[in-house]
Amino acid sequence: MFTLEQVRGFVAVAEELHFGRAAVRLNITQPPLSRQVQKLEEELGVKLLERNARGVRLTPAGAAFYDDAVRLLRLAQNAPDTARKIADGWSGTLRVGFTGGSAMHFLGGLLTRMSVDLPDVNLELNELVTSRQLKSLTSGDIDLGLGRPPFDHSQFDNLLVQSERLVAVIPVAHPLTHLRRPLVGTDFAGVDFIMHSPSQARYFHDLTTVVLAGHHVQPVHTVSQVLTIVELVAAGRGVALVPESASRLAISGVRFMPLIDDTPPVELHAVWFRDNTNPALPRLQAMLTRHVNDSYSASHHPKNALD
Amino acid sequence: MFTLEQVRGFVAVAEELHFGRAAVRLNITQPPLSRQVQKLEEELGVKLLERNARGVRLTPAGAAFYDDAVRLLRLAQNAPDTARKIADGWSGTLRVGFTGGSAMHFLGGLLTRMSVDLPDVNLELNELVTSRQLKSLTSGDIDLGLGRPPFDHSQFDNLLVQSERLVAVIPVAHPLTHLRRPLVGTDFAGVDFIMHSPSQARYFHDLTTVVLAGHHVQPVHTVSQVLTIVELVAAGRGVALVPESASRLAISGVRFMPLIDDTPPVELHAVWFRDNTNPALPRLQAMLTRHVNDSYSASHHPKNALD
DNA sequence: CGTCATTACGGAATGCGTAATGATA
DNA sequence: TATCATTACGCATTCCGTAATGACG
Repeated sequence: MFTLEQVRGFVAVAEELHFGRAAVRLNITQPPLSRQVQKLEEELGVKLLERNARGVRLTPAGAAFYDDAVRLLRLAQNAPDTARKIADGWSGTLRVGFTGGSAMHFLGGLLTRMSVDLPDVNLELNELVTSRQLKSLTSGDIDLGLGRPPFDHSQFDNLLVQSERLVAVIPVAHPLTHLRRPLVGTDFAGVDFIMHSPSQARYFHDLTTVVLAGHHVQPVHTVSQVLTIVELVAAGRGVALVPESASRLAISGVRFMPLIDDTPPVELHAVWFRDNTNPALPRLQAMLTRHVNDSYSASHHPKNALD
Repeated sequence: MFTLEQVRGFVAVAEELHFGRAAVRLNITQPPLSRQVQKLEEELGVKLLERNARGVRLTPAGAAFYDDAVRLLRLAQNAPDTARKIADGWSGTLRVGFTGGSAMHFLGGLLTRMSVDLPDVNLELNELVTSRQLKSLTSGDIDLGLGRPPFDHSQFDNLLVQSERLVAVIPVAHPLTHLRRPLVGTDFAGVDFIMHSPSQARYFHDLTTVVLAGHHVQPVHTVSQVLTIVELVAAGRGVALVPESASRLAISGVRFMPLIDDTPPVELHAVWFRDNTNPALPRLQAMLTRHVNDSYSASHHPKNALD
């Protein structure tokens, strides 16, 4: 196989049509250049140049090879740059997993910010429940997750990116809607209740359990999707606790009612595998930190880091 | 600059994900391969591979560089082939000059034959009078001409590709049309005559002069294009001598009449500069020779080598 | 301790630069 | 004879293969 040095030599000669000038351009002397081109021709089995005493001409084969040679050199010059850019994290691909419901809202702001701060980093998005996210993080199928606690801190690092209130969603005809104050656990005693799935939506399930704090309710359904829960409430099947952002769902027949202030918030975290080597990941982490700080300081919506 | 050998080494490792197997594939031992990849990484300033005791993984930068590396190797492998094909004359470009009028008919057959015998050779066509063809041949602007004798045999080689009869073209109302025999020079004595331009169509001018052989005619026009001549004849301005193929021109008001058998034929030659180095030229010459022979032996139209 | 990858080292090959030679107008 | 390109030759570098070492389960 021929050498890129030989190709560089040939291209220089083909452009200067003069071994001397070409050698100067390459910062070498003529003899090595002459030999480079000879070797190249020998390697190809093709005469690329027509030499005569006062200069050089390209053969037809030489003219054709020149085109390919230029392409070759351009590729050989650019390839390292793109590799370096990726190694530095300023380019490449990040695969992100996110939970179906309320992470959506956060993703919008994230994508907008990405297109400004990391325009050459491509994002691949996968909707996954938190448990699947964690598995995919360790297996290397995704680089970053947007999910709900808890996380195994021996393997994962995380960053709180969104925090919102938990609210009660209640059919408009329900007696609870007559209360003119934030609700407390006691208010739900004996009420028909739609529970989050303990396997598919463990975080919400546990949160709800904490709020109810032993007050006995009547579980009438166990559901994984927030949207489904709100629809069941609208159908009058019961009452439920959902994140405040669910009130943006345009579903009639329900009322969203606040809970008392000491109710734990619904948190969304960015989470990543500590051993992940994707160079773009630190860039995204830094961007997320900046982004969250910007939102907290500049906006008056401390409940949501990205509003 | 890195080496193609290094790239080959890296690609092998990237595909095998194992230095040992990659080395076997490249017919070298592991240590040189290891050093090749190290040098490449050093050259790029980028870690391409993540080594651990039981194997190798690609870094994101390595995965990106792998794509470029494969492109690079493919290009490096194909470029010599195309160059060789051109050097052998089986590919590339031939620039052909041809005289306006009757060479057209020949060109049709030539192009058809080219598409079968030399499908990868591209033809660039230029309409040029013979004198310009010869200049362009020596300057290298064209590789082959289709023109009329004479040629300077010290510089040019040529091949007769088409030979046709000279005929008289006469207005239908002209007294000469009453003759029921081939015409001779004497028949044109004192007749109004349309002459070919001695500069632009010297060959036809000289041929006509030979046929008339001193019988005095009345030159009423001097014209370079055969088509124009026939149109002038149709307009009754005089009589002229043109190649037989001109009878294919659909112009009414004229009669084409044969001349006696010993009239010199109108010849079309392929002509080329002996110093031309285009490797496709010998291929075309060989094809033309075959083609002319085929036509002479297979057809019953000995007057036109390509009918 | 077995599996890989890397470092150490000696010999062969490659490739530069300087100097000499060849070809051509 | 002047201008280029090529060949000759010596020295430094590069690069292979074999052998030894190191890292990690």
